Amino acid sequence: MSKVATRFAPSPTGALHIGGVRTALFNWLYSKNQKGTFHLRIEDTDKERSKEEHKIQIINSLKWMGIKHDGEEYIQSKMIGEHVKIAKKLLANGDAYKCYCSSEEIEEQKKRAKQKKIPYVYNRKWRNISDDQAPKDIKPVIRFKSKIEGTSIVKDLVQGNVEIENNTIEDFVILRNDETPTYNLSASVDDHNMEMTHIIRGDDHKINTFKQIQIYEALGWDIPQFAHIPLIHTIDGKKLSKRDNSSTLDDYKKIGILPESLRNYLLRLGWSYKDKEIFNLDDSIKLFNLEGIGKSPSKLDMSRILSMNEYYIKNIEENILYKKLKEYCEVYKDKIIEEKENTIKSSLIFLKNKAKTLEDIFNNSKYILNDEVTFDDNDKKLVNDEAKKIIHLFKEKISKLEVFDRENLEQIIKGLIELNNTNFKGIGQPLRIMLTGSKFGPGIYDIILSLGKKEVIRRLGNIR
RNA sequence: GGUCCCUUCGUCUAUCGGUUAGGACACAUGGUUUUCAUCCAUGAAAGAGGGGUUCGAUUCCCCUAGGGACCGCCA
Repeated sequence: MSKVATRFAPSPTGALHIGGVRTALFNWLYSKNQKGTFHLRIEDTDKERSKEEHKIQIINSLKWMGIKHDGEEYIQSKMIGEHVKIAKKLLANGDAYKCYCSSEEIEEQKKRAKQKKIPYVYNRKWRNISDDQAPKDIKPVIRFKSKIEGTSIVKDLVQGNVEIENNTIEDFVILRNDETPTYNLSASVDDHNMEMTHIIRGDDHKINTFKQIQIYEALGWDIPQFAHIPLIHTIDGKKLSKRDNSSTLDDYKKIGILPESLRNYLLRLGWSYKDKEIFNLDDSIKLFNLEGIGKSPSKLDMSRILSMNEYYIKNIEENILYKKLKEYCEVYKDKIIEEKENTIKSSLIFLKNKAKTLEDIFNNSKYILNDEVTFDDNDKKLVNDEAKKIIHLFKEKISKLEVFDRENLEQIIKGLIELNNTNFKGIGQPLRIMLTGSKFGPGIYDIILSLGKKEVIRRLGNIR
């Protein structure tokens, strides 16, 4: 048995969405699990719609997810010559034929079929007409001579045996009248040339498999194994499309989702291993298999992505988390200035505990990042005269502090609570508002300590 | 319309003929707490429907219903 080789073959006609990313992930994981190789093929033969920007987006998306392909990117458009050659060979061998129907004629047939509500299948008109009867003014397409009788079975590694009546597969076009190959031909030839052993792809390609296998058979090639994974649906059960919100990786990146959480989430979407939920990279590679893939489509659930992200934010090493936060802020928010770096870094331990995303951490850090506190009018009202008096006392007490630590602060606050016959909220809330401009936020001691004595006194100076 | 596929808590799923149908997210309640959270505990929540096969079906088979994919000289 030859070494496992898988591939991901997107077409750069649009941004790669999360469903495609999952397909890539499954292919990559499977190949790594089997100690094989994983390849990237860019199917850019649709010149009209293929865009360089999409290709870049696809490559960057995979890179961000940590999905690395072995070898060079395989650019399909460079191989068109090969595809044409094979089409000609199929023609010469009698496995394909020239069809002289005009596109108008085909359109007409389709329209009629639709009106009569009968299924349209190309009528194989030119399958048995010899070439010398061909009209001179029409450039032919080449169609594959598809099986007419009997049934075909694909042993799908996910779907099981899939059986179909051969006559429902039409004589599909393999070479257009402009001499360019079509998808099923190109994909088959490339997969063969790239020596793919396993084709793991979306369910939407299932019917194509029957066409592609016939090409393999006609050429006497080894047929790879197929695994068709169910598609991802939106939360309301519809097919995920490029127009959907939150469908490209960038949609997740910009709210501060970590690639490892998305990877873990995507892995568990339509695949499972016992009751295990958290899979680090090593686990993923070690445990991934095709048997664990379910047969039914699954829905995208944002709250699960968020919760997975929360887990990774809390469990990832802080240095790494800081690095990620820094990069994130630089791209999507404001750059963290150098003099704030250490404060943020050392505050991460409590900042991250209130966060589901990097964006949350950024928001929680705002009181450190911005020296000027901005107040909400309603919040400001909470700092009444009584509170001002206490804050003033607090300020005086801490200015005299020699050791500015939690223990001493606790003593001071405890004392003030007693002295003023109030509770913790009576002093904690106005303090928090004065220092951060918000009623919510990290613990008050964390805020005070992270800001430092000088800055706390400065901010409390705003009191009037 | 034709072909193919799918169907367990709201969601992702476990179960490979015998379970009080398990876990996770979300949700609810309670506790801890210094606000918001975290954390901990508890709770509610599922085999689409109908037939078979079997001593016994969520599990195997059939039908119905619902959902999805494909039906391009796109990929």
